[in-house]
Amino acid sequence: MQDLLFDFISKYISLTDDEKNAIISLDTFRSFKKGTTLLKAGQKSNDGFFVLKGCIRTYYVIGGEEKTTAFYTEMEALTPNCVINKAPSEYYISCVEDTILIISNPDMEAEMFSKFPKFETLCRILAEELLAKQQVNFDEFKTSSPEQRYLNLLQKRPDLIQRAPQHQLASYLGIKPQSLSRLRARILEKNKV
Amino acid sequence: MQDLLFDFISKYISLTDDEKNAIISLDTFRSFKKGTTLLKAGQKSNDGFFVLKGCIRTYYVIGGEEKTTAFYTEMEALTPNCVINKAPSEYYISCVEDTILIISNPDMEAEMFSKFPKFETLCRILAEELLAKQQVNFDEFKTSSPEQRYLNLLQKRPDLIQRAPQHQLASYLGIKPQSLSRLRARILEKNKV
DNA sequence: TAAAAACGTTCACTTAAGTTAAGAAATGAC
DNA sequence: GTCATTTCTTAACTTAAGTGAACGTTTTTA
Repeated sequence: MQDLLFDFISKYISLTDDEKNAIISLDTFRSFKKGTTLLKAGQKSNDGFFVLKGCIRTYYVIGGEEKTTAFYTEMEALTPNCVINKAPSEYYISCVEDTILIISNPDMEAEMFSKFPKFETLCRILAEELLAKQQVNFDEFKTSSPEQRYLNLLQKRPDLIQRAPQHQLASYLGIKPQSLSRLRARILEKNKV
Repeated sequence: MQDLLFDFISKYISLTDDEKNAIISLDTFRSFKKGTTLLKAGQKSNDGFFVLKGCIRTYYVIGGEEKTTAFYTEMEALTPNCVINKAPSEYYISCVEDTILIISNPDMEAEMFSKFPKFETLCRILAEELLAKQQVNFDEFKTSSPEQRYLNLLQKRPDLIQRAPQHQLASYLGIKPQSLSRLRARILEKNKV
């Protein structure tokens, strides 16, 4: 399990055995059952999440309805808004599948950064990279129709369509579950002819 | 002009006079006329932009049409995707108004980071904060209708509606210019009754 | 394992965005 | 200042998403 993490990190910086041991000794690998809620809207928390295995999602409850807006799978990190701005969370976080996470917090990070400045560089690079990726993602969302967004998802994250239920995917695509059903039927119809 | 920058930075970290001078001596303050193109799609560049005064936008050209997806105004930073992933840019960047920018590049940053590690901390914090903000932004976009998005923009960035032309705002809201016109007329009609 | 809840699909209807086109208004170039 | 271009608005029509409801299926859970 840890090897997955170190393979991932090695794409960005190289770690000494000392540094690897420092990470392991933090002892923050945790397992959760599918459906577990990691954070509720309105709560404050300092926990950041890094997905080693499985899938978690963020969702809002608006007018009594769940609106899933993001999924995080293997080697993806989520630092909840409430950790950054020290305000109550606007959204829920829960496990789509049985999931293994690394859970971090700012104090822990600060200690690691001062002991191994390299980690701060890693975090900076990861944050910058994510920011750029996410901007392009958002751009694609804005400039395409629901149907194009679905086809795009099918290309880019085909696993998600298997792993997450339709109604969660629908709000992730910015539409209603019924519209996703219809849209898929429409695509099948087109390909048939 | 520099005071604006230092006031902004002081919200995150405190700088010594030495550090402030180091920034000034980088001598990267640049002025541009409205309409100036800073980066073209397909080009490679290492320039990052920080807006001191004015407004810049990113836009794609899709099927011959400009699709504006983001605006950056005072104290906002844009590191183009192509700087991060060393690939040709997917979008254009140009000035919506006469604009004063700080232009950075990775080599310059690396030098500053090694001389003053504090700057890397600043950049990490800024990137993390932006990432969290942007996620919430995207979430709001996904969970609301074009009309709600327009009303939301009116609340959160009223200046943008004055500063940018309608057709750029339209694609920023994920709709066509005609739809934005209609939607605004609809809102006026509602408030009249 | 049986009942209840949640989920996915389909349908008919409503609403709003996309499209095409035309004309008025604003802006920029000369 | 005038002409040309771009921008904004309006309108009629098309297309697709939202809505409310029904129904079969799957998943929970008691």
